Amino acid sequence: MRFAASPIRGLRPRGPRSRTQSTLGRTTAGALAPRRTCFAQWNPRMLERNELMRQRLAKIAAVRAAGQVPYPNDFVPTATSTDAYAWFAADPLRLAPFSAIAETSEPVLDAGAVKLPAPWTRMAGRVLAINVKGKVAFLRVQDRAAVHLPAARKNDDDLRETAGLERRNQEGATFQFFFSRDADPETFDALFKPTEGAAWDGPRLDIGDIVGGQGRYFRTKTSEPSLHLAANDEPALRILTKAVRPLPDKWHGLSDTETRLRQRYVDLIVNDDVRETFRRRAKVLQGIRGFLDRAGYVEVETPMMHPILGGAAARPFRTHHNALDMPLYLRIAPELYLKRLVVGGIERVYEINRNFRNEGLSVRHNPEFTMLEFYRAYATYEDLMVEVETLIAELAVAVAGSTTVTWGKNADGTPRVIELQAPFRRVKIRDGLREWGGLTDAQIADEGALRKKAEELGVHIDSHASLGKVQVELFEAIAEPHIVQPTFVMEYPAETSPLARRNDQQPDFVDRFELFIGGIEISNAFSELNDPVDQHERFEAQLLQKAKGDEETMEMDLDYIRALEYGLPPTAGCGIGVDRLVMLLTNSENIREVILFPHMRPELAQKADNAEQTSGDGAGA
RNA sequence: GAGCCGGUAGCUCAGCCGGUAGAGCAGCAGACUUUUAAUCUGUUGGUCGAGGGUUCGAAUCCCUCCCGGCUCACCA
Repeated sequence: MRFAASPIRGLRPRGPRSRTQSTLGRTTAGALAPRRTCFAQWNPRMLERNELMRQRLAKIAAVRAAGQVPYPNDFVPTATSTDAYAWFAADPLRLAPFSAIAETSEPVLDAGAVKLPAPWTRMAGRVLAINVKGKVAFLRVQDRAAVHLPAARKNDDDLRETAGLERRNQEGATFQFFFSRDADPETFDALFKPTEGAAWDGPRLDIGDIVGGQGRYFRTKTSEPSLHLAANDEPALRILTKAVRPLPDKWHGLSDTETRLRQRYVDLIVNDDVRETFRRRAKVLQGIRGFLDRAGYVEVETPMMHPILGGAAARPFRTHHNALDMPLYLRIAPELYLKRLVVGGIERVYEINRNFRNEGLSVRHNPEFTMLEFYRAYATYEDLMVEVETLIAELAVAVAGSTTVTWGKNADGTPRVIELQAPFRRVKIRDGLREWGGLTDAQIADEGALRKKAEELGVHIDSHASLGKVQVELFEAIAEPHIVQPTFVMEYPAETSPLARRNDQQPDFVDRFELFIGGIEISNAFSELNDPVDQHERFEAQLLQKAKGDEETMEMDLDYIRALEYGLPPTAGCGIGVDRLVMLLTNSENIREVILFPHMRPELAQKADNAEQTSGDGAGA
C-alpha cells in the first residue's frame, strides 16, 4: 500500500524522458519496487535513496555499460592546490591573465594575448561547483591541500592588489579547473551534455564527484588561477569517484548541528572553518609532543582498562572481560600508572590519551575526552606552573599565531580577548573568597557560614561535601567572572586532593594548582604525595567518603602503595584537558566542535524502526 | 535527570488563527566559448520526526514517544 505510488510513477508519461526511462529500466526504474524491498532486506538505510541518488546511480551504470571502470584508481596527481597557487605567486609575470604554452617555450605575445610557459600538471579533488557556460566549463575543485588555502588565497589577493588588479572574492578553499570544449570535445560532451543514444543521456559529472584533470596552468580573463584542461593520451578530465549522494546547498552549506556532527565527513567537505579547527587541533598535539620531547619527557601508553578505580574523582564506565570473567573500568585517569613509571625510573613521562567519565554531556564535557598528563621528578607544582604557562603561550603562537586570542564574547557582545603571554596570574582560594566573596577568615573556616553564602548566591553544594570541598566549590562560583584571563588557583584543601602532597607549613592544604582560562578549568597539577603511609591513610579516608554515599571516590590501590614503598622521587604532575585547550585556541565555545565524532545518541534506532515498518508494508503489498 | 525551543524537498528555510504543501540552491531539458552564489526559459522532486486522538477535513489543535539545540544539575 505504501508503494502504490511507485508503479504509477514508473508508468507516468515523461515525454522526451521516456526513452531514458526505458533505457534505465534495466538498472533502476523498471525493477523499482522489487529493488526497494531488496534494499530493505539488506540495509534499511538504502531506503533513503531519492530521485537525485537514483539518477547518479544510473550514471554509474552507464559508465559500466560503456565498458569503463566507474571507480578507477590509476590517476596520480602531480600537484596540489597549494603547489598550484605557489606556482602562480612565484613570478610577477603570472599575476595577470595569460594563456599557457609548453614549459620549454619562451614567453610570447601573440595577437595581443600574453602566453607564458607553464608545466603540464595533473590535479585531483572533489568538485564543489560546476559552472557550464556554453562550450566552456568552470569547476571548483577541493583537494587535501585546500585546507591551507585561506592564507594562500589572501597572499594571492595581496599580490593581485600589488599588480593593480581587483581582489578576488573566491568562495572556499578550492582551485579552479577550466575546460574548453575545443580541448577535448568528446570528454566535454560526455561529462556536460546529454548524449543521444547512450545508456545515460544526461550529463555525467555532478557536484560532489572526485575528478582528476590534466593540463597547464593559466589565468582566466578575470585573473583566476586555473588549470586549463587538455587531452593527452588520456581524457582532459576523468571522474575518479562518482558521488551518489548530493552535497548540501553551495551557498547555505550545512548548518544543522545534528547533521554536521553525525555526518562529520560532509561537514569537513563543505565547511572550511571546520577543516581549519581540526588542522589546528593536530598542531596542538604536535606542539605538545614537541615541547615535552625537547624537555626530555618520554611518551608512554598505560592501560585504558583498569581493574581498580583511581587517579581522579569521577564516576566510571564499567565493562567486563569474558575470558577472565572479571569486571573492568574504562579509565578515568592515567595518573597512578604514570607515577608507577616514575618509580620505575622514567623520571619525565607523559601520556596523551582518552579518559572516560560516566557523566552528563555539556558544552564542556564529552564522555570520552583527551587528557595530557605529564610527571616530572625533582620538581614541584610551582615548577610546573612555569612549564604550563610556557607551553600554552608557545602553543598559542604556533597554532593561533599570537599569545593574544579571542574566545567567546563578553557580556556586551564584544569578542572576549584572552592574553596567554606568560606569566599567568596566581590566586589562592582563601584570597579569592576574601576579596571577591567578601568573606572573613572566620567565615571561610566555618562550613555553615559558607553554605549560607552559597545559598544566597544560588550555588548548589552537595550535602556530602566536606569543608574543603565547600570552600572550593564556593570559590569556583564566586571567582568565575574574575578568572577569564589565565589564572593559577592554589591552596586546595587536603581532603579534596587525596593524591597530592601536603604543604609543609599548612598540612591541611596541598601543593596544588588548577589553571582556569575563560572561566573553564584547563589544567590541574600538584606536587605528588610520595609518602606511602600517608597515601594509605588517604585512600582509607576515600573509602569512608564512599561509605557516606559519595559516588566519586577512589578505591584502595594496594599495588600503587607498594610502588610508593619502593620510593617515588619527589615529583610534580600535571593534567591538561586537551579538548578544552583546543577550544581556547580555535575559538570554539562547544567541546563538540573540537572532537571529530562527539558522543551522540544513536541515530539508527528510529530509522531501523521505521524501515522495519516500511519493509513490512512492502512485503504485504 | 529538569525546563524552554526546534524537527516541512538532497541542503537552507517559509507555511502553523484547521480546507490535503511553497521559495532559493541542487537535479532534469534548452540557450550561452572566461564564470565567481553566472544568467535566462521550462520542469521533476515531499510517509510535513513517529504513533495515537479531536474533526467532515490536521503540516497546523491535543496526548505519548523519538531525535536535536540551549539553559540548569553532575563533572575536567
